[in-house]
This record gives sequence, C-alpha cells and structure tokens, in this order.
Amino acid sequence: MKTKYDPEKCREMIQESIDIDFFRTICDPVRSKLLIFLASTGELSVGKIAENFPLNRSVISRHLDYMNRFGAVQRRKEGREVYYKVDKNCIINKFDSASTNIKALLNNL
Amino acid sequence: MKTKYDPEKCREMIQESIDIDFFRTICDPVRSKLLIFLASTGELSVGKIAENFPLNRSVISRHLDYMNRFGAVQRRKEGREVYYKVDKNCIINKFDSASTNIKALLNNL
DNA sequence: CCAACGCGTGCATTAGTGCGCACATATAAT
DNA sequence: ATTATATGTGCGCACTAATGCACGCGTTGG
Repeated sequence: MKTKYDPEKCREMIQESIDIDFFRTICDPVRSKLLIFLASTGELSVGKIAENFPLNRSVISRHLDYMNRFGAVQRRKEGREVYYKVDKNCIINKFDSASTNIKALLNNL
Repeated sequence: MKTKYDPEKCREMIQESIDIDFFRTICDPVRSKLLIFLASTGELSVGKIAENFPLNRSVISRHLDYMNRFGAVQRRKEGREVYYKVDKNCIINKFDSASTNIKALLNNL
C-alpha cells in the first residue's frame, strides 16, 4: 500500500487538534490529584498545598510550576508566599476544543 | 485551612471524570502519530504499519497492543497476520465524556 | 540589622519507560 | 515435513522523569 507517510506532518496534525503537552501534564497521577485538590479548595499557597500531600514541598512546587507553564493553574506572588489556583476556563476550553478537533480530524481522513 | 484531604477520593473523582489511562496512551508522541497514521490508512497489518515508522517492528507491536488495551484501536487476527484499525467512536466518546465530565466536576466543587 | 520563614533550584539517587535484539509461537507455503 | 513469514515476548541497555535533600534568594518580623 506504499503510503506516503510524513511523521512531521502527523505531528503537526495532532498538535493542531489537541494540546498534547497540556494533556500529558494533566494526566500525570500526582498532578491530576493536585488539580482536583486545588479545584476544591480554591486559591492556596504552595506550603498549604504541600501539607496535604505525602511529597516533599519542592516536588509539589515543581509540579505546580509545570502545570502553570501549560495553563492549567495560575500563579500569583504575594509577599514571600506564592498562591496557585486552578484555571477552570483554560481546562474546560482545552477539553472542548480537543473534543471538537479530534472529531473533525478523525472524520476527515 | 486544615482541609480533610483523601488522595484516594481525588483519584476516584478523576477516574470517574476522565479515563486517564486512555489519555496517557493517546498523548504519547509515538502512539499519537501511529493513531493519526492508522486513521488515514484504515485497517492495516502490524508489518505494514511498522514499515512506515523508523522503529523496530516489535516496538510498534507493543504500542498497538497498548492502545488496544485502552480501546483506541481494534485488533483482528486473520491467519498469521494481525490487523489493527482505529476505533473512532471510542476515541470520540472518550473525548466527549471527558469534556462534559470535567466541566461538571470543576463547576461543582 | 538579624533571625525566621516561604519558595525555588542544583544535584544525586531512584523509578519508570522506550527501545532493539534475539528468540518463541503460530500460521502458511512448498 | 520442512521452511518461510508474521507476530508477540523476555531481557538488557539507555534515556527520561520523579523525588528528596541541601542550599540560595527574597521577604517578613522582631
């Protein structure tokens, strides 16, 4: 069947449909829990968040920074504390657009 | 803020909302390309699929098996060959339900 | 001005994952 | 029956990612 296949082209097609980096971030076991927790508590400082997880504070800090880079949470610095909160709209939008785009992609091939 | 936090409860809440294992499977760089490729070609044998990727056939076989376990592709054995095809409905449904569930989850906390 | 606190980062260790090779199994062809 | 083809699997290697500790930086409080 000698298909002309271009790996890069496929990669682009996917990237246009779904934000893979975002979903990879969200679907991590620790980060997903972190996200649900934060969503239920509202804005909270790094230290307070870390108190609720059996992980070193630095690890939590890294995960939060990671999620912030991909838009899942928002960061706000106040004095010597750093507050994070879930960006609900961002998350909902990512899922929404991914859902519609993947549908279009799969049906137009 | 002494939040009563149960990691297991969070995990359940997420699992009910989105099929994390499915999304983790899909969002892998190789597997996502594999998926788009398969979607564009239609049903194909493992060997034919592997011809189009710069990876060992056994690696492709593993990725396909992995995606099959989580419902992204369907497997059909015919003689000594094994054919795979994308399960479009499954994928679309996963994204759809994830989208609606995450919306409900984030707004009801 | 100095001590205490909150946070992020470099570093080493550990755990997890992807990869290819070699081999095993199953089916087909001769 | 023997050989060839198609696929799956065990295993070791390499690479990536996660984790915790120690430390540095900035801010607050005394």
